[in-house]
Amino acid sequence: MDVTLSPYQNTSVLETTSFPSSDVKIFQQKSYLLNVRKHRAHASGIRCSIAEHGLHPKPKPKPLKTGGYEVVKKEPDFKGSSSGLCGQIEKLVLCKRYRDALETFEILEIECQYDVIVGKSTYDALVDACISLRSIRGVKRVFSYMVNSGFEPDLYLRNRMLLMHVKCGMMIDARMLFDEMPERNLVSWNTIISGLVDSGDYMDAFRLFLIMWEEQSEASSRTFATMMRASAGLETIFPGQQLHACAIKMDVSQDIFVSCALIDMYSKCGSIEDAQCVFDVMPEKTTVGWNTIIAGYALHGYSEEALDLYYEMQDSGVRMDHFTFSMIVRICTRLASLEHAKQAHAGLVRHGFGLDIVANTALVDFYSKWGRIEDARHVFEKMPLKNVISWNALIAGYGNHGRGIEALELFNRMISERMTPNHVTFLAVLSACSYSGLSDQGWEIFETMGADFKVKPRAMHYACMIELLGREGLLDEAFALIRDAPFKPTVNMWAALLTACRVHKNLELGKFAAEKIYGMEPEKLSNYVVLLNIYNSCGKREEAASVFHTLKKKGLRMLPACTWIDVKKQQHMFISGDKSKPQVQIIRNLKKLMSEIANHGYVPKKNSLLPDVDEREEQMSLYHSEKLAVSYGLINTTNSTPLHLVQSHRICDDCHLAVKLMTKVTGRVIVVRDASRFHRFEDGKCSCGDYW
DNA sequence: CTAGGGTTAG
Repeated sequence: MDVTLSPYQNTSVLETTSFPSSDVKIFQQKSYLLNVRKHRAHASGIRCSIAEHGLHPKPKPKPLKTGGYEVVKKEPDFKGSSSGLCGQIEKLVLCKRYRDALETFEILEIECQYDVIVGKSTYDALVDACISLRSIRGVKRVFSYMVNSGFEPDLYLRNRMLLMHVKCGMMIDARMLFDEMPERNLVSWNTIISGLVDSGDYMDAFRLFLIMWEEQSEASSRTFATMMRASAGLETIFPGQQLHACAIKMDVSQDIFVSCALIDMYSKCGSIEDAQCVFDVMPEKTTVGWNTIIAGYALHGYSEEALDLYYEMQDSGVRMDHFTFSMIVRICTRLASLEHAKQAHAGLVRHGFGLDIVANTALVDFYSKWGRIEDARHVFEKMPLKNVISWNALIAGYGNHGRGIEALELFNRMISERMTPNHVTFLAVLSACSYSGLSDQGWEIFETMGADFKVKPRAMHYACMIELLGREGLLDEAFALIRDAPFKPTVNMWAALLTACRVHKNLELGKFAAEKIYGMEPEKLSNYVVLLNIYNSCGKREEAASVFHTLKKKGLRMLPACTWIDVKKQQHMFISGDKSKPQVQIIRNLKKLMSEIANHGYVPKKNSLLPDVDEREEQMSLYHSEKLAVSYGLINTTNSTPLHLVQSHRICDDCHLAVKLMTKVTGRVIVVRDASRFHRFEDGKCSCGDYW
C-alpha cells in the first residue's frame, strides 16, 4: 500500500502523546470559548463586528526611542574637568555603543568620584546600556553610584532601575527595590511580574498579580500578556482560562500582544483547539500571531498541519521572520523533508536572516540529522556568531555519523575558542566517543568533566557510559555503573543496559533490565512488547501470558510498525506485513534485491532477540515496512538520490543487514531515523557501527 | 511626559 500522508496520520506513533485528546475536556473548553465569544460580542457589539471584517483599527505604533535624552537643564556635570562625560554617555547609547558608554561611565566614576551629579537622562541611558549587555557588574556600579551620590530618583527612574535589575536576572535585588519603593504604579507591577515570569517563578508571579489586582484593582493589556506567559509556564489550563475571562472583561483580549500570548498559553497548556479559536478571531493576523499558532501545532506533534499553515501564511502576504524559518526548519527535521527544508533555507537567506543564529543552528541540526554532515559543517562555518547550542548541534552530528575523532576535535576547538561547554555538550561528546569506540577518551572526559568544567555528570551521561561499556561487551561493568551511580537509576540507564544485553545476547541480565523499565513506565506500550519477547525467548510461558493479559486489560493495542519515506516531495507510508495489490512491483523489486545481496554474503537473520515490535509470523521479515519503503524509494528515484526514512520502531537485525548490503549493490546512501537512533548506510556500512 | 507586553534552535 502506498498512501499519501493524510493529516494526523504521521503523528500517531512517532510523536509524543503528552496531550491525550480527551474528548470531554476539549468539548468543555470549546463551549467555554463559545461563551467567551458571546460575552465579548455582547460587551462591545459594534467594535466586534468591525473587527471581524478586518477593519479593526491598527494598534498605535510604538513611539521611537530616539530623542528624550537631552541633558537635564538644572543638573549638568558641574566640575569643569569632567563636563561632557554625561553627554558623551548618552550619545554613545544612542549609537548603540553600549560597551563604550559603560567604559566612559567607569572613567567618570573613578576620576570624579561622586562629585559629578549624574542627571536623570544619563541614568536612563546607562540603564539601556546595562540591559543590552546583560551586565550585572554594570548594574551594580550604576546603581551604587546613584545611591552614593545621593541622587533621589523619581518614580520613573525607580521603575527604570527596577527594569535594569529584572532584565539582568538580578531578581533578589529587584524584589528589594520593589518592596522599598515609596510609591508604585502599574509599570512597577508589570516590570516585577515580568521578571518573575522570566526567571520561571510562575507561582510568585500569580501571587503578585493577585495582590495587585486586589490592592490597585487595575491591570493593562501588558499585564495580561505577561500573565499569559506565566500561565503557559504552569502548563495548566485553568488559570489561563480565568485570566482570559478577566482580559475580556477588561476589554483587552483583542490586543495584539494579548492575543499572541493567549495562543501560546492555550497551546502550551494542551488545547490547540482553543489556540486556533483565538487565532481565528485575531483582528489582525501579525507575523508573531502566525508564528505562535505554527509553533503550537508543531508542539502538539501536528507537523504536517504546521507546514500547511506556513504556506498559508506565505500566501496571506504577511512578512515572515527569523522565528518563522527557525521553526519551519525544525518541523522539517521531524518530517525528514529535505525539499521543504531546502526551500526554507533559501527563504531564510532571501529574507535577509541568513546570519540568524537560531535559524542557522536549526539548519545545522537538520543537515546533520539527515545524513548531510558536510552541509551542516558548511552552514556552521559560515555563521558569524555561534553559541553553545550551535556547537552542540554539530558535535552531536559528527557523533551520530560515527565520526568521533572529528567530534572530539570540534570539542577541543570549542574550548580553545573560549566557548563554555554545558551538559548537552558532554552528552554529545560522550555519545560520540561511545558510537566510535573511543572508550579511553570517553572515560577521561566523563571523569574530569565535573572538576574541569563544573558540569556534574547526570543520568544521561551515565547512560552514555553504560552504552560505551555495553558496546565492548562489558555488561557487568555497565551494571556496576548503574548500581553505584550517586542517584536513583533512570529508565534511560536501564534501557542502555538492555540494548547491550540484546546485542550481546545476555538474556538473564536483559530480563532484569526489562523488568526494571516495565516497573518504572507501566503505561508505555513498547515496554510490554520488550518484556513479552524476552519472556518468550527465555521460554517463560507463564510470565509472558501474564504480561499479555495485563496489556489486554489496560486496553493497550499493538501498533503495526510503520515507515515513512519522502519521494518527490511526497511522503509515503508503509505498514509492516502489508501484502495488498499495489505492492506487487515493490515486492518483485525487493525479491530481486534480496537475491543480489545474497551474493554479497546476506544470510537472513532470525528474529532478533528483543525486537520492539511483535512478530508472530516467521517469514514476515520480507514485508517489514523499512524494506518495502527502501524498495519503493529505489524504484521511484534516480540513481544518485539518497533515501530518507523515518520509522516508528527500532530497525531489526535483518533489515539492518539487508539495507547495509543494498547500499553496497546500488551505490545509494540510505538514511534511517528509527525509534532509537539515526543510521546512515553507505557502501555496505552503517554509521551506528552495528550497535543500536 | 517618559517606562512595562507576545513567537524560534541543541
